[in-house]
Amino acid sequence: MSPIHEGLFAPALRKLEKWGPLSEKDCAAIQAISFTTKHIGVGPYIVRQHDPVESVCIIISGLAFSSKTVGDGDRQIVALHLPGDFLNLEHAMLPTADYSIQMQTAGTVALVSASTLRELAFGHAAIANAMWLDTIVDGSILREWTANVGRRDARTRIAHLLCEFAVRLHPAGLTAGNSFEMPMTQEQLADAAGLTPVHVNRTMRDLRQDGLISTHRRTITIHDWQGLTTEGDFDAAYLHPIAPQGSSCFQAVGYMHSPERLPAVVTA
Amino acid sequence: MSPIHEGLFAPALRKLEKWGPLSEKDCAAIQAISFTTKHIGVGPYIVRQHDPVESVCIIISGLAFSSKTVGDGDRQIVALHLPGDFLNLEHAMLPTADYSIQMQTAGTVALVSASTLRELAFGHAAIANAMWLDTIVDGSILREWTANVGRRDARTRIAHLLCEFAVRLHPAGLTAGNSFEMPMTQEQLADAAGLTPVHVNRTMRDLRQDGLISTHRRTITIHDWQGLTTEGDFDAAYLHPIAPQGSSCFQAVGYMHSPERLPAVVTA
DNA sequence: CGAACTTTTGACAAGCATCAACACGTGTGG
DNA sequence: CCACACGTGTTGATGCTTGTCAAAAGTTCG
Repeated sequence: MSPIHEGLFAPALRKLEKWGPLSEKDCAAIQAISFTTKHIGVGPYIVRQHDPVESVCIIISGLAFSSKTVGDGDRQIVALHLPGDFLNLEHAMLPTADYSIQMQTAGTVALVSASTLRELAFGHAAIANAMWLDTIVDGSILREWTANVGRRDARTRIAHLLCEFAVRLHPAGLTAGNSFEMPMTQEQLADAAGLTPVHVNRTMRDLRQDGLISTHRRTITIHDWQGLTTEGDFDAAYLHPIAPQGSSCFQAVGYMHSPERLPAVVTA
Repeated sequence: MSPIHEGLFAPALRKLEKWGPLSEKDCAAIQAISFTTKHIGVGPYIVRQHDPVESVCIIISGLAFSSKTVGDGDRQIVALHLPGDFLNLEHAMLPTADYSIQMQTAGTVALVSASTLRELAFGHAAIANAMWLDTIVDGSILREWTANVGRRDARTRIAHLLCEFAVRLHPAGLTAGNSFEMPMTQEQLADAAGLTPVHVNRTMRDLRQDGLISTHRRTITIHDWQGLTTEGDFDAAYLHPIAPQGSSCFQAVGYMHSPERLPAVVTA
């Protein structure tokens, strides 16, 4: 562990540990892996749809987003990534990208080769555990986004996304009181919500006029959290908030999933 | 392995083996796990959104789908499950369902306790490997569905879903030439596409009139595959078609992800 | 054979997209 | 330091895609 790398993985370690405490051996293994870091600006693709991918990226600082491009050139944003997040953990296992990744704000990412990550995972159950869980929670968020664009009207979609941003940015220390810096432009918000930028703008104006939020430059202030969650049909359960940390590798898993009860319909 | 259970896991074993060959030891471990089977009809919930879940389900026969319900009662279908598929592999790790599962056609599911599945995965790297990959591919399909409902018009959405059905049903032996039994009613297709049943009906009529497909009862025949994929902006890459099988546990993984090349933008 | 579900069609309404123009903030080069 | 270009946000006018409501025909199953 060279000094130059020291602490770079701190956010990622914190993230992985949320899913279950890691032993000293696990932590040491993580800190021993070889990786490179790269400062990346806004614009260029970190991963590009249809391209082969050999590295898994972890955000050290900055924000990033994933998107898919459809036939007519329109874009759907399918994920927002915060510091400490894996950008493309699936590419530890898959060779080809089915989506693209770009930075939303300039920042630094760490690159780990897919094979290194696979060795790490398959040599350390607690790490595999954490990575699998990370993949699973990303899937849950994706289901919510699918329902959001598929079955909610514009106002509800935008309110919902704003609620998700607030909840996810908070533990990352990216909120101040009821305010946070918008992690997207209105055009990107449109691409995340499946709307046009113009309609996003009008919708946010309505939310403003109804006193739910206010905006100043790129800063959003939520004045009525209760109201916004109602408008946005928002229930944070799909974010699968983290279990408190325990001391043994699998304690957290045990906490998250205490056995011996079947869903009524199946047992009936 | 009691005779009554013999072969019940065959579809699931095939599925897992697609992701990488399993050793005899792995196979034996799978066949040794305790599970129950249950015949389930159309209608009742197998897993219900917001409920605690203790079992992972695997379809032995029949079709199933996952859906989320939003505030106003509308429903978004977020996944279609074929025989051999896990219905809710994430519940090996998560205690609470963020979506619901129902059978689309009556069939049989196998139930395995989440803890049993976790033990299986964490005791057998190749199995963990396969399960993680399964989770990952489900995520890829979900991203495509998100883009589908978010950024494609009605005609394209429906054509895309029909293409996906054709491609996924084929290896399951559920197609006959260019025809297959529709795995959904038009109402469900609407819930998958983020449209109304009425509009789905009109859209399918248009596809029929344009000679792309024809329908007879619940049977769909595709007359112009090339045309339908074009109309549907369909590229099967997101289904991450399976690597050919090798002989050692990780050979297939190696095949899927051959290292030592970084995406251009990152290396530049 | 009848009830319940599914598919189909029509008439009409509404939400969101499109096109166009302008305002605002920021960074850059003359 | 100002002028200018560029990205982003804002608003208006208009129209199309899709939703809503309603009713009837076809299909499935007890």
